[in-house]
Amino acid sequence: MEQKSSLQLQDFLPYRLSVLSNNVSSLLASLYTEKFGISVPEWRTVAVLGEEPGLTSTQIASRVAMDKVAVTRAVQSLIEKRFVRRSSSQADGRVSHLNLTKSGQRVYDEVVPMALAIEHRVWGTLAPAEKDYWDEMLSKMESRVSTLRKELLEFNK
Amino acid sequence: MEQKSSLQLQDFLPYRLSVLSNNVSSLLASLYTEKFGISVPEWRTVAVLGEEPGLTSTQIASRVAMDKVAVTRAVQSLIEKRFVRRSSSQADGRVSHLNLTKSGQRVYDEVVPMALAIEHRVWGTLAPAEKDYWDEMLSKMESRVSTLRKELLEFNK
DNA sequence: ATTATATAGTTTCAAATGGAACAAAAATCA
DNA sequence: TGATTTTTGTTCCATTTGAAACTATATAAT
Repeated sequence: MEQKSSLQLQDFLPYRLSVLSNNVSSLLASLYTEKFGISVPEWRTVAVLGEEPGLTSTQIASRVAMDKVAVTRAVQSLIEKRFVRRSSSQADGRVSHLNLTKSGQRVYDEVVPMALAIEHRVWGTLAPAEKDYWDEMLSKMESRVSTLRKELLEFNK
Repeated sequence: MEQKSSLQLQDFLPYRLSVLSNNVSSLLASLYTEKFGISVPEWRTVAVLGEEPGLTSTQIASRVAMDKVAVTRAVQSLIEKRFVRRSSSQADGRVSHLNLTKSGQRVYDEVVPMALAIEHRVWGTLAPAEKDYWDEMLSKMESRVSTLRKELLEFNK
């Protein structure tokens, strides 16, 4: 099991991943920032609410890997832009449920196909079997990374 | 060629990529921020200078996918921390060449093996053939994304 | 019931980031 | 040579981000 001892950033997987991911993200972002003037966290919020209407801020945060401050801000801004509506829960006074407005729904309906089209252009070249394979590898890595994070946390206390 | 019409963020490749990449990056960052108090752009600068001493700011920027402002700031801060030394070029008065100091070199020498170890723990699970496959896909995607960006730029002017 | 603890969400302040304008030196060109 | 344009790198300003403190409500414990 040979281990390299120098680090060519261009070949270093975390670095390549980061560059690729940033490029993909900014490509996607250009779709919705230009047309609807929303940011990445705002788009993510719209995307989750499009799938699961009525979520609370905390639920959004957990589904979307954003912290609660980011969600607060995204939601506030989406409400100002009239893409999201909030209705306070009568069951729990701390909480409010969030929903897309008509125009918010329109954002969702227009952006989703474009986003999927980009996904398709980037990954669609893969044959279905390859695609499954890729998915599996990605999952593997996700879980390894989260294991590593836990180990490191454990180690540092 | 079926096309989905809804968007489960959790299955959406750009999103998964972004989460994975952020997790990997923050895992790596925890290595060097704690020990040496440097940021991600600072680490990247150290990494490139470790491989190619004497680069100028612009050269660093081009190798590392950072803009020149980010490089300026990273370099300034690294100089304050005595990890980098600048020597102005006598050939070109605008330019200065950057090098790691002794302690900068120490940062490099200590972080590289840890970074490679993490890379290895995350990707090392893949059999060599899988690894090659992954590399190839990654390259494919990189080039697809950059093609798409160009198209979009072209289209928008 | 009263106190303590936990959870949801917001605000505040400091640091990081991005873009435009800028100064200085170099290269181009008339 | 002198004028114009490019290139390099920095500074300035506005926006974004992150962490911690804080408010309000709910839950648990005694």
